[in-house]
Amino acid sequence: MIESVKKACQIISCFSNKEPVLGIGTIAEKLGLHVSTAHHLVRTLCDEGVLMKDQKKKYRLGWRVLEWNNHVMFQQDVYEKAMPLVKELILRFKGTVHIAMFDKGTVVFVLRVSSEESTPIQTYIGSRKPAYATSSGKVLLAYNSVYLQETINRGLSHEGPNTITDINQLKKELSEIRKKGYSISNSENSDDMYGVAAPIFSYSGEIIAAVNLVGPPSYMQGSNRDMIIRSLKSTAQTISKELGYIEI
Amino acid sequence: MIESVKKACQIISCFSNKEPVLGIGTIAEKLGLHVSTAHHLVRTLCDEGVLMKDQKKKYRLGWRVLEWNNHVMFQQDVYEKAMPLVKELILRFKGTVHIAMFDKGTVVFVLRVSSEESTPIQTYIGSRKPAYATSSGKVLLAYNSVYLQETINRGLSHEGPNTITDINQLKKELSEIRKKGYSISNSENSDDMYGVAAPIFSYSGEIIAAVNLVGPPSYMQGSNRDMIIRSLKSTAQTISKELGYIEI
DNA sequence: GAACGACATTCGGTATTGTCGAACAAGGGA
DNA sequence: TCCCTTGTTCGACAATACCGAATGTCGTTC
Repeated sequence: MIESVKKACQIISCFSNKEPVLGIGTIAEKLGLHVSTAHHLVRTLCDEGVLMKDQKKKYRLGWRVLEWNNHVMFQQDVYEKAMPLVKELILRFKGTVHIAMFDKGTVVFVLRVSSEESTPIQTYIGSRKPAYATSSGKVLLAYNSVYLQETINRGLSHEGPNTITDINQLKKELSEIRKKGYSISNSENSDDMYGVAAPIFSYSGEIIAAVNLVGPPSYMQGSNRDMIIRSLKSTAQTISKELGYIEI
Repeated sequence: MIESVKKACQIISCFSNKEPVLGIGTIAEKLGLHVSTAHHLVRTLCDEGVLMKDQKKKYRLGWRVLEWNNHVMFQQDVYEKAMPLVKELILRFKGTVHIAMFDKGTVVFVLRVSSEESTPIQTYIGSRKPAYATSSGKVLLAYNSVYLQETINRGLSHEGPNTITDINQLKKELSEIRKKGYSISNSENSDDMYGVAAPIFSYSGEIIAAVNLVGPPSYMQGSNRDMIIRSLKSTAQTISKELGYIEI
């Protein structure tokens, strides 16, 4: 492990929506580095365009990050295949649609589309939630035992009113999900949000992502509940097929 | 300058749309590093989530980049203020709208919105073009002499049919742009594209970005040319005001 | 307007740490 | 099954990142 690279990554991660602009001192303090060391790293990152100087004293994230990001987007096959289908879902059911992938015990949202009329929810592209407390996370856990083990090792904590914190209960639910082919999360990570998710499989038959639709419980549990689930499963299947998955 | 950090940045930049997946050997060769060294760096970047292993042997960009990107987006005040106004422009005039900023002799497109019917053009968020060969670049040069000097130092080369390659001619045009308050680029960087750009100023009166609208010359030079220019200037002014700029 | 303070920036010696070369392991093709 | 390619690990050396202090720069206060 190369220390300076790790530190550099940590420095980049210091910048956030809340603190878009930081001084050397603040950075050094946040990471427990000597100002001098922090300065060296920041200077290098500036030189590479990852950070940039803001009005002579403060630093902010730079253009290089935008460049990199574009390459992530295009790279994920899922992204390209899924976009048109996701837009269709939004047109039909409003709400917010995510595509999520598993990473280190959490789900990462790699795609997020909201209809104008949707109730706003606290997610954005690149943000994470505990896997066991989201509909998409539970689908991912249901179809991949390595993911499940990793999640269990990290422990289950209360995230919302209905979070599952018992391992056996979780395992039971996951086997249910495998039977039904979709998962549901009702206020498990945030109050008053209802999510439905279905699995996306790669050509090799492994689960690689999940599509989910989130909205207010009143709407999601209403008369069109079954239709939502059918559409979501069908969307997930279509994406899987486009990725080369052959249904058995 | 910290060498390993620079190398790490270069490794991340190796990944592109064309080559989203790379092996250690390829990376090492591209950068002239020893495989062992490359491996150490890659391993560290994986650990940080910047890269990820793909099916046991190859590497691709990871989630961390998505996270970082989101912070760049939100951080740029310009982005948030400008979006609704840019969408209005698109509705009225079709074509493609960019917001561009200056960096190291080039313009970087930090925002890009296209109407469905627009002629496709080769730009994307995070991509660059020489400043002197684009409408947005010329506006940025016109209002900031430091940018101009930096651009001149790097030299002017032929980018398209009408690229300005003479320094004096460029300076003359820039002074014209300052008088008129907008700039025009007619097939200066790519054949058959016509762009109009207007300056965005910060609260301190410095130019910080440019809005531009690009489309086919036939449409842009037609009867609505003047209206396009007026709208674009007005959009730029509104954004500037929202950023705290006080018009004199 | 001058002096202070807070902060970024620079500099040099020391020890950590990244680098290189080679050996080992794994995977795929013949 | 063997060989060849490619990724991964190991150990020793030398480079280089780190620390501490000194210097520079800006903004604020009296």
